[in-house]
Amino acid sequence: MEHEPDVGNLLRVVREDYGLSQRGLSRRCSVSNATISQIESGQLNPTVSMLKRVLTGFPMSLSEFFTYELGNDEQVFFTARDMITLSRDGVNYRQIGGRLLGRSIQFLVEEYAPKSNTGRVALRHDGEECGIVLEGKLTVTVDEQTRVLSAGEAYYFKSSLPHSFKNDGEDLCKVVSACTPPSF
Amino acid sequence: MEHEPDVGNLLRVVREDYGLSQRGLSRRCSVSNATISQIESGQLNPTVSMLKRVLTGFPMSLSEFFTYELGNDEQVFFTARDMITLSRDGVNYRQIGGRLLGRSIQFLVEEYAPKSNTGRVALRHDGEECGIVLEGKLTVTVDEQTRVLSAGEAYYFKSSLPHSFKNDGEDLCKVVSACTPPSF
DNA sequence: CGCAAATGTTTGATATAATAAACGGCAGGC
DNA sequence: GCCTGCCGTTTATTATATCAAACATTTGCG
Repeated sequence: MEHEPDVGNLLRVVREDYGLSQRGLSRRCSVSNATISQIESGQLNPTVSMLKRVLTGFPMSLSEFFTYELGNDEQVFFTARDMITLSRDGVNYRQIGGRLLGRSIQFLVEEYAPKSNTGRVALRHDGEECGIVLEGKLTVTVDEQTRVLSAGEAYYFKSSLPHSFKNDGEDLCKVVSACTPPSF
Repeated sequence: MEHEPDVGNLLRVVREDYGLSQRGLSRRCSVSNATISQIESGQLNPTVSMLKRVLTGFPMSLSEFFTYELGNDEQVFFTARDMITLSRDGVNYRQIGGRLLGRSIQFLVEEYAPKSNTGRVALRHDGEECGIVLEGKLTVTVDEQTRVLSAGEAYYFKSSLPHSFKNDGEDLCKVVSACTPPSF
């Protein structure tokens, strides 16, 4: 359930992934090896600035660190059959990556039936999202801006802005989109 | 240049975005208002666990916090002309979202000329990436696994695994991919 | 005005994070 | 055996994060 391990274990995982010893990392980030040891064993709650300094040894940003993942023995390739299908209000979503708890991108193939939309209440959540239209026409509304996108055109915005999608055309509209973090 | 403000200023921005006062937040997360004040004014480097506790008042995860963004007045829609084009070894990338410093997704439309590839040295970087083949065939190698993907098939893996792409076929191969965080 | 209830800030006591140095274990060489 | 060099952990001291409480403003209301 809790897919965010505590800082100590996460740091240990990252450090070992980088093939560094505690002392090796210590030298690269100018933090005492004792501190690193105690952080990893959970005897010490580092300050944010300390953790930031430790991460310079990789180097890695705080946001990268906290989105770092463990399990690497997962499915990599997906046929159309492997994709999870969701449906809502005439909009069809095929999701790549199976159950994506703990993943940082939600990658969707979306099909908007003619005259379908994502509901009248504008969506609002964390992260960012973007997409490109492959076929048909998609009407995208973000904050105060509205635009009809045709095949080959795209969008990119912060999901905290209210937004909605609809297909006003007569034909099916096909879109590929990416969204982070997963929030369905 | 530094698009990651320090913790204090970032916390202040987030808190105000949520419409909370220091004391209001204090009550919701069971942290003294003095601590919040000192963190925001930069007089205090919070421990990670303390920051985590503060964020429960929103609520928000550490990874969401550190990827939180400010400027919202950016371009949302992109025509084919707006996309930045990169080329390497017969592979053509069109990037959505303009210059994407500070963005959390790199969204690309890729075209692999017949017999082209991403180089013989396997790529390796942070984050995760995924994509779907629109036309042609793409040979994807991840860690020890190799597979030829056809139109409609997809991949999703952690970019820390060595990986490479190539088009062994006779035809153009068209792919849409997403990658996080940007690392070009 | 005077008082009450908000707000953000500063203070002094105390808990705890960070350091340098010592410790114990495990390898490879001579 | 006895080094030398690496590893991760523990200890005692120093620096600092956290708290409760006092402080200083501002807002609004009778």
